Amino acid sequence: MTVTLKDIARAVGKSVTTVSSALNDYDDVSEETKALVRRVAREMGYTPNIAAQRLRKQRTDTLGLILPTFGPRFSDPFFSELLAGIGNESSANGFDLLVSTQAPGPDEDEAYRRVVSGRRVDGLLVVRTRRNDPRIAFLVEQNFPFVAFGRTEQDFDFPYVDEDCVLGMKLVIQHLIDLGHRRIAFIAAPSDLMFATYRLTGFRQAMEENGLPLDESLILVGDMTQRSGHRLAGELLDRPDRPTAIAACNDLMALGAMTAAQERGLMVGQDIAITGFDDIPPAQYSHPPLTTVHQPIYRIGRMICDMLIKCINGEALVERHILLQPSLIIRRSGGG
Amino acid sequence: MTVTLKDIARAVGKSVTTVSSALNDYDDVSEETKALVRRVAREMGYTPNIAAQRLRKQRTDTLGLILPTFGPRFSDPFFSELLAGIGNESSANGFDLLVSTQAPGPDEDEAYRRVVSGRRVDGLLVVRTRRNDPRIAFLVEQNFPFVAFGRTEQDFDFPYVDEDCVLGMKLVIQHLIDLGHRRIAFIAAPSDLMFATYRLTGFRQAMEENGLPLDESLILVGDMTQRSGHRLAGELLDRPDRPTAIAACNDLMALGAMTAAQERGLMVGQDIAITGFDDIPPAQYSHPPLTTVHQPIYRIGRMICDMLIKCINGEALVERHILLQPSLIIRRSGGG
DNA sequence: CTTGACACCTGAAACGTTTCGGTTTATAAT
DNA sequence: ATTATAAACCGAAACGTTTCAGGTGTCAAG
Repeated sequence: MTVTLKDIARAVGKSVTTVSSALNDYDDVSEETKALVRRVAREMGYTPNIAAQRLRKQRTDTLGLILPTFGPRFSDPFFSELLAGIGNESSANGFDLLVSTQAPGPDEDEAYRRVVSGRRVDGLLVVRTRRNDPRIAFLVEQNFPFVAFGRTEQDFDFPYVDEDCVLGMKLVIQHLIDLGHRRIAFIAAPSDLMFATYRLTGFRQAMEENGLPLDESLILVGDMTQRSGHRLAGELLDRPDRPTAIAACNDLMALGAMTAAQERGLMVGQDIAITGFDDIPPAQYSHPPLTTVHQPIYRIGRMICDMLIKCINGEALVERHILLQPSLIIRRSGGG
Repeated sequence: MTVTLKDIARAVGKSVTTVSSALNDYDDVSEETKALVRRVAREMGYTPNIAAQRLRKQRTDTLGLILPTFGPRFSDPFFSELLAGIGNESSANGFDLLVSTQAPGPDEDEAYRRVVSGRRVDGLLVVRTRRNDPRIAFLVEQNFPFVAFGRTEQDFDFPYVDEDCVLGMKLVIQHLIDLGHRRIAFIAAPSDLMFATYRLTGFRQAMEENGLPLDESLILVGDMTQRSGHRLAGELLDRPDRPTAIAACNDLMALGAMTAAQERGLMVGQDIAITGFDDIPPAQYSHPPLTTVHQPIYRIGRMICDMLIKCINGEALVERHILLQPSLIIRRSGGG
């Protein structure tokens, strides 16, 4: 029913080898034969069986991406944009993209193992790196091609793209301080996440450099969802000595925080300053629009994908470690 | 370097056949041998080469999903949640998920062709159906297993899950009418999208059933993004005879519309009612929270995935066509 | 007339599984 | 003592490619 090389070979009266060579444009096939084979292949509706190609070539032409999802209501504009970047870049290079969703934990490690040792993919993209990231340790140990979005504290050398989040957060906090804020609260993210650590560091550094006291009770840890930003900001705002500004570790939590402030009758950007980080699309359309730090998410998706494909093809990377410079996006939620 | 059945066979002193049978738990292998083989396989770190399995079994154990993305800033909470549902269900059933991102158009058709005829996947999930959907026509014609999220106007019988959007939209509009609104604007979506058509129909029916005149100038067509909701609502609100309520075809546009209203100093839910559709997570955390129609997106993801796997396995579906009942979620943006 | 070079083509092996159709051995039934 | 049955195992083919190592036949150079 499905047409194979053998069928074409029979149709054109040549060997399977010749047909294969013709289709792969090898130069020991005459031009006429190539033309004939190609025409017949098209007419018969031939498409190569990729399982066979893969088995033979020991390559899958597939990239893997394991998305860290938390619970069923997974909704992260950040990842949809990243996915678009990765998806477009990989398909532009003829690679398939295998996506799997896994919450961090043993199942996630297992997923990496399965994908790597089953040789399901030629390389992996790892996103949202952690301080002590078992995925990276595993991939380095296996010597399996991968590119990360984010760094790690482990002492491995691997290709990555990251944004300088310490600097990014310092930019926002400095902005708030310049606006006169002294009591600034920080809604952090779990400290095992590398970017969360950097952003918290940026916060601490900015406060210190400006000689401001650091009230540890103003640092709360959320889980990066809007819901959690909402809850934690509510808690902060209900205190007798509420902060005058809240800097969130990511936009989603900042958006949740804005709601909490508004529920308490506060004018965001006036009665209270709220800032985010990432510059996801909704940040621009919130009310008021969110002051944040821009990350070129789509472009990062393309970059890591492109780097990975180069690694797989054995090409040298011009830059193995890319640290993007952040830029502050001043909108109205931060006041000023 | 990588360990194959042959290596295990050599190690345990049995044939490749026996090893394979043991690992597949066939019943013509003794229990001792099975145990031995399994232990050795584990010790040697064996994982089957899936390309070989696929070639042999003529199955890929992979599901395909081609996401309709529009432009680089693709950020749709709807799809991330759907993806989580699909991803979790497929991996729970031992299926891989091949994701590709494509804007509708010739490239998209090509992507479907490639995936189907290269037998890269055992079945496809098609989302966001269109009135005249070439993807569905193609898949039906090819007799390729697929399940759709959404219906179509074409006369094909295929398995789908959908929500009754006509009814859903009638529910919201009736709610607005009950609240006393008469001039209700509608921000629609491109009419080739099936769900957009249904929702518009729901709007028209509700107006008609309540004997309200239908001002065609109050129906604007957006592209489902927050940006577009923002722009169109702005346009509506700047008219001398502005509507008292705006019903958007989806939450994202409603969220954008809320911003537009707020920029003009209007209190959403009081000076103007705004409603959405889908109940994506941010709808709950907007300020004010969004009155909308709930769709169990995550669950729908699991359902279509589950149905597809049944189709692939040749099991009969208990229900080939599932039409979910919508439920109105009354929050504050709609007033009342 | 031989030799070498060249263009074009091909058989067979290999990739790692699964599965069909056996065989062998032990045991039970006649 | 023979035959049937069952348990445990195995060889070889097959899935559809790619590629290695040739093999023709033609033609020009020696």
